[in-house]
Amino acid sequence: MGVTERRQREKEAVRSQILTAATELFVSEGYENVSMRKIADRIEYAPSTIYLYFRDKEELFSTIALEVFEDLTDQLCALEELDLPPLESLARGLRIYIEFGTKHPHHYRLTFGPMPAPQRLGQVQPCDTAGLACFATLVRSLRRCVDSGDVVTSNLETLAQSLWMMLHGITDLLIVSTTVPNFPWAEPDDVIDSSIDTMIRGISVRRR
Amino acid sequence: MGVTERRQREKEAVRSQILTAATELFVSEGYENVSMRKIADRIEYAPSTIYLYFRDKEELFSTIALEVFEDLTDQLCALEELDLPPLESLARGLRIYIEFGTKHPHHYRLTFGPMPAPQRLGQVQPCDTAGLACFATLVRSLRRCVDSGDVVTSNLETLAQSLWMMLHGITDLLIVSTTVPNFPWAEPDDVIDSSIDTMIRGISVRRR
DNA sequence: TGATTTGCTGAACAGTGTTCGGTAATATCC
DNA sequence: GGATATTACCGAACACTGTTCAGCAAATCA
Repeated sequence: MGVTERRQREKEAVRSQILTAATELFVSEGYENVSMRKIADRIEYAPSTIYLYFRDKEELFSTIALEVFEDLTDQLCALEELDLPPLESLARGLRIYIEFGTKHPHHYRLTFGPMPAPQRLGQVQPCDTAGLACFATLVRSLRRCVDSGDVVTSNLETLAQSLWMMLHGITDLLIVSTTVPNFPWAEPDDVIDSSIDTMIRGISVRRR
Repeated sequence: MGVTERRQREKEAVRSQILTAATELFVSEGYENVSMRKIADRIEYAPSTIYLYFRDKEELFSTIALEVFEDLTDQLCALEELDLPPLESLARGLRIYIEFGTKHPHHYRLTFGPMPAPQRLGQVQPCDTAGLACFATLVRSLRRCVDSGDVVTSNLETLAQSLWMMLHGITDLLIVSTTVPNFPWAEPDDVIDSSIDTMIRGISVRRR
């Protein structure tokens, strides 16, 4: 008597309606400018209904962000499969990261977004694990470079974090640059090329 | 009959009362968690009074941020006076930037903060000029490196922006790391050293 | 058919940034 | 000194936010 299963499906349908409506709004308007009422309006439910599916606005967003970031990790894992030369593979990974961020500006910025409210400070967010998985691919890629002798470092983990932080800065400011036209920004592609070049040169051993 | 001057002084006093109260609150609580009412309470004025001195909450904050950033520019200009070897001077400047950001986390993050509301997108913010002045010191420092032959680049402006973006990423994530303890962050000082080293190595010519 | 669970709603709460009409004290002018 | 104008400020209100909760229909089960 598959009635409970149908009910299950219906609930799932509403849930994904909420998610797609929220995604569209978040992407086009940005987190701050999207209210629960706007999301509810779009799917023709009462605002309070959303709270039957998500604890609060933040959980709703981080559910979306999570899916997007699993996408990035997938892309980086696919790159690993190609088995390119270590340094080249690393450089390609850096580029994928940056382009991913600029393609999903709101998701990206939200994940590294506003300071968490003090009361929620110690909690493990679902995004944390996704972020860790993503960071792990960078560590693996860098380790391959060390193994092949292209990179020498006293602390691989620290170096990986340095690279990631730089990567984040490039991504973040490229996003900012699209909304702040008063600054004499350089050509994005040039900046990306220049940055990746600097990073790779900065970590690779010097052969004469 | 210096009565108008006394009035002037009194107005100025109220204005700076607002600024110091707001600064304290913003620094300790963060922009989002500080309301105009809280600021007004602290100085024992009505919330609406603040609007006689500042157009809105954002202008109030950016006035504060502006002062802080002039501080940074001053520090970087003082560094120039020292006339250190170009590459060393550059490295010192990078470090000053990072440490400045981690010392004023809220001001820093707010300046590169949330996506501006669409309606305010094209306006020139007061911070923009301060940011430009700050960026200009980086360009000058880098140019000295090029002049001395320590750095070769086909586009100085682009390279400077790359460096700045990386710098921003390091600063930004160091700030984030203090509020997200669930990630296995490396030692901040190690990350800073490693990053600056990578950046300097990445841009400097290779001598054998 | 009657009882129970389910999914959803509408109203309400406490908070936000911001506006505006009014007021009381001060300074200016005759 | 007294009338007038200016000034600095306040309180109430508006429109909005995220969130909660008692209650209500409809679908399910017995």
